[in-house]
Amino acid sequence: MGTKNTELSCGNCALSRICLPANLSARETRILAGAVERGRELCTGARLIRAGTRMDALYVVRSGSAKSCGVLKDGEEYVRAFSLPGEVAGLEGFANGQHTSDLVALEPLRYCRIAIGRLERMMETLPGLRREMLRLLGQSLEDTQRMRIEVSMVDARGRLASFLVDLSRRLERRNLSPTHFRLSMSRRDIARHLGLTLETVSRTLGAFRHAGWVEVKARHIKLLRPDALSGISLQNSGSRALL
Amino acid sequence: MGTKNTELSCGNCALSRICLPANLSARETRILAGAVERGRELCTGARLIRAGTRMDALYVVRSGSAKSCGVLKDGEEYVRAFSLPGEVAGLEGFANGQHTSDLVALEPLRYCRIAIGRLERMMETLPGLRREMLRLLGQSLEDTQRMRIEVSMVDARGRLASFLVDLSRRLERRNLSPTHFRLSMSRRDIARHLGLTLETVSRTLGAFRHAGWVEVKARHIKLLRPDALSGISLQNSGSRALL
DNA sequence: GCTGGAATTTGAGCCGGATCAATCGAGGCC
DNA sequence: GGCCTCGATTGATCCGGCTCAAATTCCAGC
Repeated sequence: MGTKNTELSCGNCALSRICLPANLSARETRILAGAVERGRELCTGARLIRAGTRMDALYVVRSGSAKSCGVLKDGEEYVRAFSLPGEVAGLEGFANGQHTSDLVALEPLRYCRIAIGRLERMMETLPGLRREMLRLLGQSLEDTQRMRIEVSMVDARGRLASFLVDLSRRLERRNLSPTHFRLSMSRRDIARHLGLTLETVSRTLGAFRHAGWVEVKARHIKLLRPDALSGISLQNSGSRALL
Repeated sequence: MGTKNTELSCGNCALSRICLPANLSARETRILAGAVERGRELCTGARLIRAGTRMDALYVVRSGSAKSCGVLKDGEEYVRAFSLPGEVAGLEGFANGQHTSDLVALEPLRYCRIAIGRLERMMETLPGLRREMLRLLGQSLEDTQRMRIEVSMVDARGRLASFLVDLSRRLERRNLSPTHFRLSMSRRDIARHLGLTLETVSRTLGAFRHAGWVEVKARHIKLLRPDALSGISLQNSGSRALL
């Protein structure tokens, strides 16, 4: 497992600027890196987290992407969130030490793992890590609350526009093209995530295409008028968000 | 401000079993209590937190209730959450040190205040407090994620049923009647919270009344068939939740 | 108790998105 | 390359909840 841990260490990871250690000191990052295990590559559809199991670690996507999802009692699948490289998954497990949703790879996935026990022990001595964990949880909470409002008060066009703009921003943060990217999730996953049907997602995407705002070829998408998309989404394009 | 702090201390507060110190040791509770300031009573409509301001404290509702709300860029009001006695508000401010929504009293409100600086300092030496803060944030995240799915995939009846069942459970935890209580928020607030219109909330409540599931007189409500309400909500009545 | 304004209830009609259904296209496998 | 299967698109119809509108109830202030 841990062969040549130095070359895998957080310090020289391409994601270090956007990952957990982003705001830690060099010393803190070094200590954290010692607790980070690297998982082997999972293939599409594999479950990294299983609902109902004990939460014994946090996971960070290293490459690829995943959806956190589950099944409602009526049998409908739901999709809570998508995880991109550098993003931490499984935080809601802090609630009672159990995971409540699955985390499923949408494409071949590499990840890092931080055992909860070690994380909590490190929090005792690393003030930066304490602050970062609070920030991380606070940010997830803020994002989820904002999305909750959005999903409940905005129409299909607005939701899909927001989704695309959000994806674009998250890709931009990790130095990938914010305007030309691949949707690793199916239309059905997007629909389940936004509280729509796949038909509506497809139709709305079609409407954006006809309006000349995007170019869609299967799962590849190019944002031609990101400004127009931000315009109908709830987030303010520039300045600080009103929501 | 801090006159006779002992009689107000967390240790002998009626809410201590459900509030922040619920899982702390006696020693930890004592130390935490030293950092808790008690605010004076606010009247209905007063703002305890203002969006855009620096997050310098966490707030705990001591008596009364509040809504965390704001205005969308189209002028529509949204309601992120309601806060009941014993519940901590303002956690999403950890995201970037700023509050993003207002916290407005729905009725005369008493509260406690814990300065962030002192909280962070105490987290260094109190492992129970660290664990409790993670649990609290994790729980908020989990709850919000569940509601996000609910609001996006469940119809008006299911949403309102869930809302009532949730309220009932939260009241039960603080030893208030889970079946006969007062709705401190307006129909409009409920609607904004659930992503409905006030007319739909009113009509659906009427439907529950005709079905003999509830008794509604203005803002007083009595749950006659909580089992029926849980049945159409997403949460499983017994055992562990599927969602 | 009376009165005015706000909150709530109730009604009628409409619309966005769901549902049902059929076709089209893309990627994987041989 | 060609087949085959799943995903995506497009079309037609339906319905839950929204909108607009009116009546009623609640509550605060006098």
